[in-house]
Amino acid sequence: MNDKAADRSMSQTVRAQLALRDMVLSGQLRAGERISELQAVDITGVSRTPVRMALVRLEDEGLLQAIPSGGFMVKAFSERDILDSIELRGTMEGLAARLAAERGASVRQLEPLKQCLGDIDDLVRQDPISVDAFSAYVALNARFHALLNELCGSAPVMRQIDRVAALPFASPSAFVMAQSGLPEAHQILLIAQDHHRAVIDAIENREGARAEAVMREHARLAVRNLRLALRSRTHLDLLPALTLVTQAADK
Amino acid sequence: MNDKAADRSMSQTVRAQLALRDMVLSGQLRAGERISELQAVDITGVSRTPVRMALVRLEDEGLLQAIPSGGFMVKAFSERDILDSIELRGTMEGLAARLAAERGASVRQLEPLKQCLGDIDDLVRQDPISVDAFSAYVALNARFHALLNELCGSAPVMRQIDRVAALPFASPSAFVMAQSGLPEAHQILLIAQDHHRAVIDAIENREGARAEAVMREHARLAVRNLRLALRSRTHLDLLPALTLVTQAADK
DNA sequence: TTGGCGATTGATGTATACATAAAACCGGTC
DNA sequence: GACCGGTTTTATGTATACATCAATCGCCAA
Repeated sequence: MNDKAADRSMSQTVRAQLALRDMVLSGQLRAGERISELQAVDITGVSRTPVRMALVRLEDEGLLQAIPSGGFMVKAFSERDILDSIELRGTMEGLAARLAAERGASVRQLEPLKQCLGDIDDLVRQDPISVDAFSAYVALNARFHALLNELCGSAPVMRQIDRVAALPFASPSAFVMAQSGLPEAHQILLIAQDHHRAVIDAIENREGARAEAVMREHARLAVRNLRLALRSRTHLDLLPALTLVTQAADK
Repeated sequence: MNDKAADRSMSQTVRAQLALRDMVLSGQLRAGERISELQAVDITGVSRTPVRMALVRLEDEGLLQAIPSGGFMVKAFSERDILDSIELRGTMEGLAARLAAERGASVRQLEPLKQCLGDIDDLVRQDPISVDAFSAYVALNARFHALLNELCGSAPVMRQIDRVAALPFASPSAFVMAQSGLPEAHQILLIAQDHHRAVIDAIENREGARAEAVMREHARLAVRNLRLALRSRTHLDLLPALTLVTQAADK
């Protein structure tokens, strides 16, 4: 897709990683399918060494699964795997928020977070929210979560959060776009933003348990988004990595 | 150390990984120190390709840190990083336990866990606990935690738990051996075992919140173990990866 | 002495040839 | 027709040569 400027400046490894990831997420490589290195070479146009590196990285991300005898296959996810991954993210973001609250956050640290909060407010205030506004929300939401996670000041915690959120359906705003056309969409965004406000309030007041609970419930909005999008069956193409979901999870 | 049988059957990549990991954990490679691929080739005796693979894997484990311009260095941990990693494990084991409780565990699933519980009981019952018994406890404890985590039935959750527990000081029984000689040791083991009993009871009765809370507190015993071992300064050599801990965490 | 700039060194990134092991295939036999 | 053994194929594992980029060192000038 975006091969123009990218192909020139990036390393072969990254290029291969992006190309393969795209093919996995778009379903061109199906769940359970084996990806041989040679095949990946054909796809990406780079040699085996960076291809191999890219495959290892993608296994790390959670998109591929190592085959015991060697090589990789596209990982298959059950519907519950997705829900569990969301719950996992909520749990870890909850931990980060609790730590931030317990340890205290300075005004200086909270300032950019409140700024971001205000920016999102401006977005969700408009009554019919445009598609562009949904896109902008996704970006601002990602920023808000990143800033929030930083607040705990713990590198190990942040690292783990990043690792679960690397899964395409576990990221903070994974299913926002998919339900953007639905009537419930605006209301859900308002609720999500209220969670944002609540967690900052909790952190300011050093209410660890509350901060944690808010973030857990916040993540569960993603579950609601997913269910809505699946039921209405509109914009199913906007759902990330749907092709990776199999009926029977064959691990 | 165990180069005899190992060197023959394993792949070069695994061999390099083990050798480098040993050198990091034993402090022969110090925190913050860069490990060049050529240097690693000299150390391990294998060529650059498997060395490179091993370095990537070790970064994954969390022992190494990628340098933006390329290459790797030994990661430095602050004391709080260690405490946070333990809290992280507790939080995720808590999640697993809660899910197990909420979803219910069959008698068939609980049976091996209770068997393991009984085995540990037999160990901690003896009054002066021998050093061998401490070693046996470490093994049984690892098994108990593994079985417990399986109970949630969620591959993503189990995967993440394994990833945090891969850190040498975040594993379930990281600091058990280090405090084995102290007078408080026996008592702590009894408490830990009571946690084990409590979490199974909670899961059987579908008490999700209780199961979660127990596992969180259970992990904090590791913090106590660590503090005890540090204060008494006996068996400091049994503390894993102490050389990776720096006064000022320079990330 | 210090600051900047160019050459040299040494690092990683990449491609590819070779070694080896797994898997597929095919023929024969029971 | 199904199973078993050997052969062929195809996969990954490994080593190494080459390309490229960053960093360092040393020299020169201000």
